[in-house]
Amino acid sequence: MGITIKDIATIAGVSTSTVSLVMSGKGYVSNKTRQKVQNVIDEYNYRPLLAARQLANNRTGNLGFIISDVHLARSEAFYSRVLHGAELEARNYDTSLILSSVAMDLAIPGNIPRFLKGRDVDGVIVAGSVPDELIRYLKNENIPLVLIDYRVPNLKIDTVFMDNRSGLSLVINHLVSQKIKKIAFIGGSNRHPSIKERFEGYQIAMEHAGLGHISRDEKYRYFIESETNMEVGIEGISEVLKNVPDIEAVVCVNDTTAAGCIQQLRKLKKRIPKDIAVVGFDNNNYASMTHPPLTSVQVPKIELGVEAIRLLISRIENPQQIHQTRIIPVDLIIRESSLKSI
Amino acid sequence: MGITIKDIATIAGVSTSTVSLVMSGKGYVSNKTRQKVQNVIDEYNYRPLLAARQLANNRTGNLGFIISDVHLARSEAFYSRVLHGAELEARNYDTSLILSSVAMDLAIPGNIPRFLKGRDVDGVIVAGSVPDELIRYLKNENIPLVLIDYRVPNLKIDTVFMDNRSGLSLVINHLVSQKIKKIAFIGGSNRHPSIKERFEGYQIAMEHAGLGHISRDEKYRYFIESETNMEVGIEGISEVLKNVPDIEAVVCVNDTTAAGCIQQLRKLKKRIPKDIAVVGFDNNNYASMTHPPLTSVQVPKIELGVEAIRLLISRIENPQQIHQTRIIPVDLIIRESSLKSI
DNA sequence: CTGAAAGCGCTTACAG
DNA sequence: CTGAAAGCGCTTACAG
Repeated sequence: MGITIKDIATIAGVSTSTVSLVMSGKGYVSNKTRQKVQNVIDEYNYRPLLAARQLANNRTGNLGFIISDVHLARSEAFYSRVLHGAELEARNYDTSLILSSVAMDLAIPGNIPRFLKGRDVDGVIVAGSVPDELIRYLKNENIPLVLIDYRVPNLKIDTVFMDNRSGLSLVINHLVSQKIKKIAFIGGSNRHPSIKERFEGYQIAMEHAGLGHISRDEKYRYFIESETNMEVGIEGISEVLKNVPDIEAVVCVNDTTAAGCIQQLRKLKKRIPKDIAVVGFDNNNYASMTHPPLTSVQVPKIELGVEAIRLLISRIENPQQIHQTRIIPVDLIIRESSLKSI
Repeated sequence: MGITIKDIATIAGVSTSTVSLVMSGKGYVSNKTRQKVQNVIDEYNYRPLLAARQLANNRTGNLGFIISDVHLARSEAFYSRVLHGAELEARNYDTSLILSSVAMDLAIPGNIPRFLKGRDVDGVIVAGSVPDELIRYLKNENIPLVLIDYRVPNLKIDTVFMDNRSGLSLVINHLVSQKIKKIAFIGGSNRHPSIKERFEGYQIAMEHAGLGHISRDEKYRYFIESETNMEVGIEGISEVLKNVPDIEAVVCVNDTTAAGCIQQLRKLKKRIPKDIAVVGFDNNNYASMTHPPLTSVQVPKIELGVEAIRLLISRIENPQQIHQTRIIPVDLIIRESSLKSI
């Protein structure tokens, strides 16, 4: 079942070694022989069986893509775009992407993805937060590894991030340029590095604009230790309004939080942006569907995936290279929710 | 590098055959030997190399998941949830999911996914529409195949669908029960079977409710030959209003179209649902974020993926079984956009 | 109940 | 420049 290298060799009247050399382009094969063999390959549309090649090469040509099931189940299409980018780029390296979602409470090593148990991948990408224990396991097992939008303290691992700090700088500058000064920040769990960086970006930009230093326990800041969701936005804006009734703008750690915030502000009959401007982060699919449409920081999600694959491939090819962090630039997409002039 | 079955055999003082038999649970092995071997396996945490097993078994344990890049890039998280369901269920069969997106204009067989060229999967799931030529290719190559939410005329293939007709029946009944009678339908390309079925469901339900037969060119019906997107909703509702100014409700072929519809109605200062009720289909992530929140038919996306894997596995295990279509039931989620009583 | 041996379809030193 | 042979790490008739 299925044509093999042996068949091709027989038909072309050469040995399997020669066929193999022709396919790989390695070694010396006379032009004449090469042509002859190539013709047979083309005629029969022969493709080597990956399983056999994998065994002989001690290389699978597969890359694992691990994501927590919470992230994959999330309403935003954020990580599915990152995945898409990874898949597109994996193809450019003649590589396949094997997907596995993991539970946040998975047993290690009992419940690790099948492709790890069976050593069926050459490297692994982890998108977003997963149990730190899993990352430590991967690191220990010496599996080439790239993290996207996540980090484990004290562990040197190749990582791809979006430029969170610059994103917040763009946001604050945009607001300040409209003479807005009282700017709140609504955030989520500080455990996640991007959320932390976004708050830091906010702090830095506020200071830079001469609006003083906003500490973590400042009343302008609402911060909750949970997954970011609409509720965080709803509670956050309520809390902030209680403390600072004349707040002029609120920056949310991401679009989901901002959507909750907008919903709550509408309920409170606040006008957006006239009374309060709202800004999100991620520029997710529904940013343009909120009412009013949401100003947000555009994160190039495809690029995050693409860059992660590139970094992973280079790590596989050069295991000794120094660990690096690649930062993907972001843009501010200005929509109605933050344009006071409207 | 990596512990092999030979190592285990040597350590346990048996042959590799015996180790293999213990692992697979096939054949007879004395309890004593089995224990002895199992202990060594556990102690060394030995896992067989998948590539070797694949070669020996002529079975890869991989399943391919193919989706068009347009679908994967789409704003809704629809197919990424289907994918998630497939991944979860694949695991239950000790199987890995290899993902590949394909362009709608891909060259066949030149540009087919790597896992097809290398015969690296035991079967394939195709989610949503892809080039019909690709499906014919898969069928010709005799690769076990399951389609989700798609169909090719005159081709017998296992398929998983959501219950589109019942969905529309739920919608129409819900509207009719509120004494709404003038109900328009806004749709997309008839090429897609689900869209076709939804319109048919609408026709049937309208007739059933005594509201007459609505033909394809009826003024109540706006139908456009393109991908469904917000523009279809925007243009659709404008067109319908031109023809039937006193329209009471509009049923959209999916939530994206409905979102466009809502946006346009707001622009026209129509009150939703007071002047016009709006209903979508899919119950996508942003259905609850539109203003007002959108009534929609909930499609169990995870289940679509789960059921597709089950069907595929049973096809792989029993290649001769009759081709079947499995229909996943749907629910109506009633929100503000269609509740006249509010 | 267990082991020796062949085979799965490739690749790659090695000889010539 | 090309071929014979060994090897990758498994599984599975087959013998005993």
